[in-house]
Amino acid sequence: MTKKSGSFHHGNLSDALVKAATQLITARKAMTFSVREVAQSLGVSHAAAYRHFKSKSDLLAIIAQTGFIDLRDALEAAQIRTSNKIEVKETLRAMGNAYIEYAIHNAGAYRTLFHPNICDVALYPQLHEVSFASLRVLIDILEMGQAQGIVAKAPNAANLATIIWSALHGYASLFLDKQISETGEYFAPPSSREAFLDFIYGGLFAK
Amino acid sequence: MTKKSGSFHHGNLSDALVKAATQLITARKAMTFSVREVAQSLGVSHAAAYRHFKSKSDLLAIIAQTGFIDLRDALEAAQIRTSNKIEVKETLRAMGNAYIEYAIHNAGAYRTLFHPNICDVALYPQLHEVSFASLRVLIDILEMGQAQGIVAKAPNAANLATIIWSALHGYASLFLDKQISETGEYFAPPSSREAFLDFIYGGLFAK
DNA sequence: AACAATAAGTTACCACTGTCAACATTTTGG
DNA sequence: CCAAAATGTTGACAGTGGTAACTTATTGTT
Repeated sequence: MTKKSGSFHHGNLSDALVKAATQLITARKAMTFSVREVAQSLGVSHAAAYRHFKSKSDLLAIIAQTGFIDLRDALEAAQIRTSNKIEVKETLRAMGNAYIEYAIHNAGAYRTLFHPNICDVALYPQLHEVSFASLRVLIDILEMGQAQGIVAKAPNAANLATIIWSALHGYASLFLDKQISETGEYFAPPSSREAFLDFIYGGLFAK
Repeated sequence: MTKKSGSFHHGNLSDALVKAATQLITARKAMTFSVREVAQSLGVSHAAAYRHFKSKSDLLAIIAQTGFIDLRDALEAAQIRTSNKIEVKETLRAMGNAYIEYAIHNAGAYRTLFHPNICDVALYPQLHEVSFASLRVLIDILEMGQAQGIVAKAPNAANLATIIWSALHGYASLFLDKQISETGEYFAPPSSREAFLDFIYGGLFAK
């Protein structure tokens, strides 16, 4: 991960910084990294990063942006994987599982998605756009389900999507923060993911 | 917030530090503070704090601990407020609202509850104990509901409680992180809290 | 009451962080 | 070919968590 030797310029430092930082937080399963160590890992001075990002928060925002895109891709992949099904039920289930899987296997990235330094919509509008794009995948499926007469029509699909998102986010977050576990290894009792999904989607189709 | 003037010793610096730090994060609605500024606000040198806490994380853990206790108190207050009701339905609803209210009105404290530096159960067992004590309030109500034949018997009350906790935590977290709002002021569509609670508890009593 | 032990402050330092300014070099466009 | 712009460099700054060595106050024992 060093620069092209002999060359003064790196070539594509901007992307390299994002990749290296993402790699770090992925390996650490936490969103802690310093700009300086990322620069050093690329064989570049610490100030070089600031030619490409106005601040560390800007770098965080880019990482989060690609994170949301990856998440959306994971959800879409789950949708395609179940596209042979006629009804929407199993697609929703697969998407719920995909969401939680993404959070668990990309703990560092998942945490940056909601980093307090980048939650200001006015400062990072594109970030919130891609966040909404992820949600859009869920909304679309729900609308499809409503058209099929399988999913309850009230509240509307958008509202339903935010509810399901909340639940999935809460489960994933508590899991990453070691407040709940499937095995009950902490103080809280064992919490089955399947039971969780049953419960959430059970409400969806009730009535 | 200065020390008793003229006296070398502060009197009760330990408590004062916790209170001052809590005050800071409450005012900022974020979990950012430095040990040094807290010490300075008490008219004391920065190193004095380290006579009472081995590390900043230890201080965070104490803050989180009292936070969990406050949360449990808020849940119990909701329970008492609805104790004239025969059935458990409205108590659960009130507790759901109390949980979200606590998170919103104590944003800084709520965030420290799940701070990554203190999520290791082995390092801070008492913290996870009080966390579980909060959950216990919910479990008890659910068990009562099951005894009344109102709440579904499967999954068991403990599992149900973690599911509801997940949902509430997700809603509160996304709300604090400005991913969802009741007015739809961001990219995500408006998300009604009442609709959210309807959905969550709807699943509880279904069948 | 005298005095050692301990508790609880102090200053001075360390390595590290984000960020910026001043300077150097490379690439690029006219 | 050269000025302009892009992209790198070093060196500084204030602020951070944390530790060590030192000083002062409190406390318990004789």
